[in-house]
Amino acid sequence: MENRIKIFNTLTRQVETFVPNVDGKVAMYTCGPTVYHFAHIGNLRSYIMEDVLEKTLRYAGYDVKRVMNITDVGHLSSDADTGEDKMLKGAKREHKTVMEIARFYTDAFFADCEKLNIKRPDVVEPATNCIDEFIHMIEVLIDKGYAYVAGDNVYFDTSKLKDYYVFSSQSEKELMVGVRDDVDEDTNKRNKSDFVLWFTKSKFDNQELKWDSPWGVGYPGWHIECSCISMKHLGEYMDIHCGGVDNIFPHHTNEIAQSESYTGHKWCNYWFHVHHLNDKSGKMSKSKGEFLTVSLLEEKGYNPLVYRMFCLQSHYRKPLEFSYEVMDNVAIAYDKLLKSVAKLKDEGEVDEAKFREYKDKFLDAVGNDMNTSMGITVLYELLKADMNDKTKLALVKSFDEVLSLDLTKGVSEETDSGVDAELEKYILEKIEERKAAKKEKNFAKADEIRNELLEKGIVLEDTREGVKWKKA
RNA sequence: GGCGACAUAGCCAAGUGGUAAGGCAUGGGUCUGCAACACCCUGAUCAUCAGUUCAAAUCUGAUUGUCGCCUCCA
Repeated sequence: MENRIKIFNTLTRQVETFVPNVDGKVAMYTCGPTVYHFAHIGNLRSYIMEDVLEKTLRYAGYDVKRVMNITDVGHLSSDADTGEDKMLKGAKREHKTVMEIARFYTDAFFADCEKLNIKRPDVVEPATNCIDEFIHMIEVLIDKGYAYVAGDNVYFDTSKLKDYYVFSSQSEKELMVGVRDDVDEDTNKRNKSDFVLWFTKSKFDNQELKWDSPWGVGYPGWHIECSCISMKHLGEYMDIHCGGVDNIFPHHTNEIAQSESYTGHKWCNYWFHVHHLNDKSGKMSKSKGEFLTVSLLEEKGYNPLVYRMFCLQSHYRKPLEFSYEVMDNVAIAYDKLLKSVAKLKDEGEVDEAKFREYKDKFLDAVGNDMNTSMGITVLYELLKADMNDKTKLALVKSFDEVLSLDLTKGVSEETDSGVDAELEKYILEKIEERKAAKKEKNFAKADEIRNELLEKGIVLEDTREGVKWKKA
């Protein structure tokens, strides 16, 4: 098939035409969440943009298989956390195990994704399901001479590679060890950039999850899981690997080191990295500033899809600054968008030529390194364009396969406004009463009725189609 | 200290060599008893400096600013 999708490849640092290993098929992998806490909306930005990438590929006609890991092993029982982890503490108080915590936050993660219309990947695999695979890969790496045992841990020897720093022109000499306060230098390592494949000596004494291994009871290093899980489901050749920019080094760098040493050949051709969501003070994090979750946005009255649109209006390779001011902007824009879609009449015949023309236009926008902002512009153009409603509606539905903003849902939900039948009956009576008053030009009474309803939290609007009401 | 990204109107943002899309807000108007809705009109020479070119927001160099990564944070 024709390859017309372009994406920025971190490996080459340029926008390239995407060509999969197998024509028409895409093997795609996403670094999933570490499930020790709720995801904040910055985490979710990555998943939204990766979702758009997946859907764009499908929209272009590719058969996509997407795999995601769930990191449910690692630092779960660390007490070094900053004390912000109230849910974990709460769970501990309730005598929950780490696995229960993992399950809870895995579910919470996918619940958030659902609210944001993020499709669940075809395969979701928790790390703790694949311990045997990890051990096997580590054994092979030791056999091949890429790994060594020191101080009861297994390390990957980065000096065995010609080009360890595949993503940048960094050098080991310039690497600073322990830039972060909470990281100590590990004296077992032969090279500064070596990393752990298997721990038996943890700095977290109370590590709850442990497995038997040829090197003693312990647990896997962080990077091994993505290599193994992706190969388990996608084989030794992959097309696209996604994640947040902070994963570039060391996580993805190490994944490549292990995977390619293990297989002996090139592993993944395209690396897709989403930039961070910032707040005024910089990178959003769980321990700093307001802990912004999807639920919090909902509490503040925002439809989660407004946040999705907020992300789509920007570009994934640009840092994006979150603010309620912009959210308010987008909320209004989203509302107007839904309204103008709702006005479209589902009548007539779809104009196939126009349909194809705009579908192409949209794909060219979104397929050009995920220019989602341009995609939304095509949507606006479409709504203003000279064509019948049926065609417009068909196109809006089509675009929404990628945008996933529930653009056509708003139409039918108009009637369900969340008030009980009794109140609704009362409102309808009042509207009739007001109508009569207006007919008699008794505007004082009409306004009085409107104010009365307003006090009950009901807003009246006189539209061209008649009186409409909604909850304030 | 090293590596990297980004810098366009009040805000979000497109643009990858030929004289600045779109959205929200603002202001003006049409409509309607008023309000709201809807619709129409309304705005920037692109961080700074220098260079390449007939021509630069778009290429090159320097400067400034913001942000990120440098071992488990998307």
